[in-house]
Amino acid sequence: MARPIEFTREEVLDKAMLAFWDHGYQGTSMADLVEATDLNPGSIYAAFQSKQGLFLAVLDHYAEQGVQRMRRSLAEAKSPLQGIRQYLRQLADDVAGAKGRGSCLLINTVLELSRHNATVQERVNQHLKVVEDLFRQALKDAQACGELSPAKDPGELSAFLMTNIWGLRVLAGTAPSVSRTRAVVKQLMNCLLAEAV
Amino acid sequence: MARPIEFTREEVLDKAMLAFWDHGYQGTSMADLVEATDLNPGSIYAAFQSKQGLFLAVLDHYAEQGVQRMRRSLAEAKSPLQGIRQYLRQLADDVAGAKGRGSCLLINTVLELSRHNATVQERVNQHLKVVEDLFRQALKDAQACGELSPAKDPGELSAFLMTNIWGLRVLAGTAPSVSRTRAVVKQLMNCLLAEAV
DNA sequence: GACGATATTGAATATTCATTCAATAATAAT
DNA sequence: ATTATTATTGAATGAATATTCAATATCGTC
Repeated sequence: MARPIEFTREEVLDKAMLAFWDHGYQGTSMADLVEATDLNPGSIYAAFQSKQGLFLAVLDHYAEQGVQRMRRSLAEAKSPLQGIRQYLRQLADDVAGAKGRGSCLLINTVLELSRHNATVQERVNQHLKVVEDLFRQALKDAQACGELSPAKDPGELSAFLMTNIWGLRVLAGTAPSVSRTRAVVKQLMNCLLAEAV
Repeated sequence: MARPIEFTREEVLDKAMLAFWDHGYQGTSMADLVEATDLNPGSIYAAFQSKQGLFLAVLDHYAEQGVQRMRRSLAEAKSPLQGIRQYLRQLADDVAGAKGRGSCLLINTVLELSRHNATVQERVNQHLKVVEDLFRQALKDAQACGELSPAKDPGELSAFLMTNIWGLRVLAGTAPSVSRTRAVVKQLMNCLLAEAV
């Protein structure tokens, strides 16, 4: 009955994601997006309403991918704490290996425009909360199977983990060494296991 | 012999700093800077060559202020570790109290444009290194006076501290509670004191 | 008070920006 | 074939962008 859409939403989101990831929201012009996606302005506006609309869709797409990777890491590991360690190790290597993409789109977004754009802020916080909840659940599981001291507070520890992940992502922007990122993870895991003082 | 300059460099840098801090490099237009500084475009260009030139001067100004505050915290405290604790406490409250300014200009800059601007990246890294060196020295002092276990590695711990500070700054962008930021600091200080596992 | 030297002014410049829209194209149903 | 419906095209729009520059102002010195 009507002309069919010629692109797949997923592919377009992937391409736009890389553009936004590299140059930020404000640093990515509509012309950049046109080039990255191989769509014309009109098509982009028809599909996503606006530059911000596309960006929000990209944020969702990005977060979805990240959460899937995380669930996989946690599921594959032999124990909850091993899962967290494995996830952090992978993150540490990503951050250090960073051919300019060790940073995180969500975090870039928090610092670039969360403060002045409630819509974006809410969306980002929502995605970050999912990750934190996964950590907290893993920590509770770790306590349940005796891997983590019951004296520890899973809520505090998951907040601490999030803080460190964000810090590592910032670190990525300073082009760090593997030894440095690994050292951070080592200290962090040590915290999870150490006795409280 | 010539017409004297009518503004004080420091005041202009302060005003421009707030503008860049709030809206980022790309988000701050020359028109914004003209309004913020009460200078005309010509005067800004005469004094700072370009928008980037002004930004670099602002980065130096910002870093200088931050380092001074940090030195003061460390000097006023009764012991090196107390100094670090006090600095972190203050940071935690800043971050939580954040009327939109709990973030850090240097970190915002790392994520916004460090990757694509070598000049800016080098400058920022240079400033961040000063802070890290102050931490490392304080940790060494702590070891010297028996406050910190000699088994600990000051280099690794200072890197860990930096990561957490960056994470806290990101946290500021999500409008966090004091209890949350305090919890992070608590965990972090615990790490410094805990026995290695 | 004229002059050399530098600062300030603010309109002008040429880009670049996000967005729109009329024209055209592709499909399914009639 | 014709039609109804929606997608694509890509030039056009007006606003915002960083930067420049000729005109003007202000100082110390002669």
